[in-house]
Amino acid sequence: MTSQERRDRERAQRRQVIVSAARELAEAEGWESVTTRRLADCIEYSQPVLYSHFEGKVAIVSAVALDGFGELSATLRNARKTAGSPDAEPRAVASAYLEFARANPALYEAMFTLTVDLPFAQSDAPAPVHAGFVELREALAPLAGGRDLETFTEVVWSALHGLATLSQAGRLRPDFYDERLLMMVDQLGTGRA
Amino acid sequence: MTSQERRDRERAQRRQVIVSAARELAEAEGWESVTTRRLADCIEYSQPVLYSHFEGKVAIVSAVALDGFGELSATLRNARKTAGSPDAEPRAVASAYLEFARANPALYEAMFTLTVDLPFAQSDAPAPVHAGFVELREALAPLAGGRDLETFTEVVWSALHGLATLSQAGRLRPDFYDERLLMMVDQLGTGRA
DNA sequence: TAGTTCTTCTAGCAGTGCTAGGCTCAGGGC
DNA sequence: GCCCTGAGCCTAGCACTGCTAGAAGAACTA
Repeated sequence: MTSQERRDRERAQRRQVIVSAARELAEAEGWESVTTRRLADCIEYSQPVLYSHFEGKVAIVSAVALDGFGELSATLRNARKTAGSPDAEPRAVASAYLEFARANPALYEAMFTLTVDLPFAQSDAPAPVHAGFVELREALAPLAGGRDLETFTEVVWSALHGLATLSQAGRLRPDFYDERLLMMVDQLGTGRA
Repeated sequence: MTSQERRDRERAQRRQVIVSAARELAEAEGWESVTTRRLADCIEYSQPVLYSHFEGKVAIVSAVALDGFGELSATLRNARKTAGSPDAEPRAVASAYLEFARANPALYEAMFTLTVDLPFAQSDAPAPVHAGFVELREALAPLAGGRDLETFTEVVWSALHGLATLSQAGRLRPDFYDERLLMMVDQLGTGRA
């Protein structure tokens, strides 16, 4: 083991420490509390160290978001695999999606609301970003009927995203969370050509 | 006309000038360009004048958002009234909603994404905020069937909001805007008990 | 040991939202 | 006419933000 390898490993570790600290701080106190000075305090280094790992603050948020996409796709995949029957998959995946957003509001915000420099076009999207979409599409395939599956997935994803964000922002009646999920999933089942 | 009345009128006018300037600047260059200094330049007064009209920057954004809710409900109402038949109303209103978001991205952002200090609970929401929801509900009533209309409206609104925001963020295929709208409206028509 | 390179910190920049204090001037009482 | 009062406004500055230049230190190489 050369000393270069050791340093590379330590650098990689510290990079992850920064990302974790940013995420924890955001989840605990909101993204407005995630400043470069606070972050530097958390990792017990000075501010400029952050800039030797990331191009800027946006890049740090993007790294958190990328982690989030990885976790989301794993969550959806797990929900789909343990659903039991194919008919149960859409409900399970939709529920898992909303639960993920509810359990990790700051993470979800980094992924979808904050300015982030991740590419999202089909061609150049990072693997984890696309993987979540694929999971959703697989789960929805049985319901698509004659409709275009890609478009169908985009529409359902939009509906889930809308429910997640409006719910988080307190603009939907809090007590009717389950009713909305149920109604949405029911609605999906009725359209299959 | 007393001089007090004149001053009150001038104050009210200037308040509106501030709100309009904020909106125009945001629509032209994005909300990140709307700083108190830029805004003060636009209205040709010094910064502190802003604070004699508004409690802070958030209050200015909130005023823009409130205007937006008024315009959105008027837009939806107009779409509903000119739809022709009741069956055509859902499509017309959904289309008008998405078109509003597309035509006024910064305004829509102020209404739904930025931090804003407007109350949204049923009881204390300002009239224009609730009015838009009511318009949507009226248009959707024929499609609700046996389902709870309030919940149904929340779900459809969420779907529209998700389409608007994900589309704006460039996370949906740009060329399939109309297909998604059409598919969503079709989907709504199939569920009426 | 001497020299080089790589890492880290201190200090400071320009910009942010917001505010304290003083200046200017219109309006009213003598 | 004068002076006083008070409202309206601006200059200057606070504490914060993201970010960076340049010095100081540590670690590795020869």
